[in-house]
Amino acid sequence: MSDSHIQVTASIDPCGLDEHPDCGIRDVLTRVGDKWSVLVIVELASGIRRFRELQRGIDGISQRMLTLTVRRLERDGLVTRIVYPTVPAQVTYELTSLGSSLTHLVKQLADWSLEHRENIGHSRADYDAQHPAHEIH
Amino acid sequence: MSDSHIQVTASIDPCGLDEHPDCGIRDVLTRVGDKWSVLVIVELASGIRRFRELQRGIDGISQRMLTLTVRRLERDGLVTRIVYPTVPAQVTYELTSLGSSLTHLVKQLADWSLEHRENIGHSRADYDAQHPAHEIH
DNA sequence: CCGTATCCTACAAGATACTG
DNA sequence: CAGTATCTTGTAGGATACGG
Repeated sequence: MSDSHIQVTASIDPCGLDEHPDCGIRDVLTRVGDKWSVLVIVELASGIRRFRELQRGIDGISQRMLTLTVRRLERDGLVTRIVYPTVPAQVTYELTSLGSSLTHLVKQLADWSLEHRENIGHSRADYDAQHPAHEIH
Repeated sequence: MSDSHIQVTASIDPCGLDEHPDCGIRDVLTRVGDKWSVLVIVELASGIRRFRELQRGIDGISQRMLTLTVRRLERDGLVTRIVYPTVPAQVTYELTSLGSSLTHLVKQLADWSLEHRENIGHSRADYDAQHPAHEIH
């Protein structure tokens, strides 16, 4: 019945995720999945940026959230933060090699979502049409 | 200085993400990034599952959250839900081909996080040691 | 310019009880 | 078994004001 999935199974669960749900993946996924991290990573993939440049490049992000996001990325070793003791202050952000290695995966997710967004959109419309009562987001 | 990033730049932003932040990627990322979706996808990558089987396979998920998660995945066309009119009720869940195509990306994220988890762990420890006052998660 | 400090709200998610 | 229906709570994230 499920023979076609067995190969996938063997490789999708390299760390016994079924028994150990937190082999680190949720950690990464919550980081990648939060509202701004990926956009910051994408922005930094274009090169080194200052704080204001980042904020201008990321539509809608507040100062607070940019600070928090960029600090978490720094803490995880994905981003380097350099403070120049000038007046006024000047701070630059840049992806580390670890951060850069994530951009490839992010790019694939972006490509996937781009490729299937219409598909998903139709699916949602169909579902909503057939389940008028329910409210799901 | 940033010459090494130019190639990445060209491919990381296939849809002008800088100007159009919502080309669909955030949609996908918030789905992938929520607390349970990926674990459900991983579980279903092993084959067809019933509701209870899913819940037993995913440690800590509540009935409510499993229902919500699986409904959203169904709505997005990633999962097929089949209700058998038996008594008691019997419902099965299975990945669609679209859903299966996501498992590959999820697997790569899992591999990445597995490969770099120690790295990240050390980075965090270092950061926390050097910034004793701050509390970042 | 680059943040920190507060305050506030919305929503994700848990706990629990009940139903076809 | 496979859900719904409530109620509650934690926390992510927004708005705003101030500081080095």
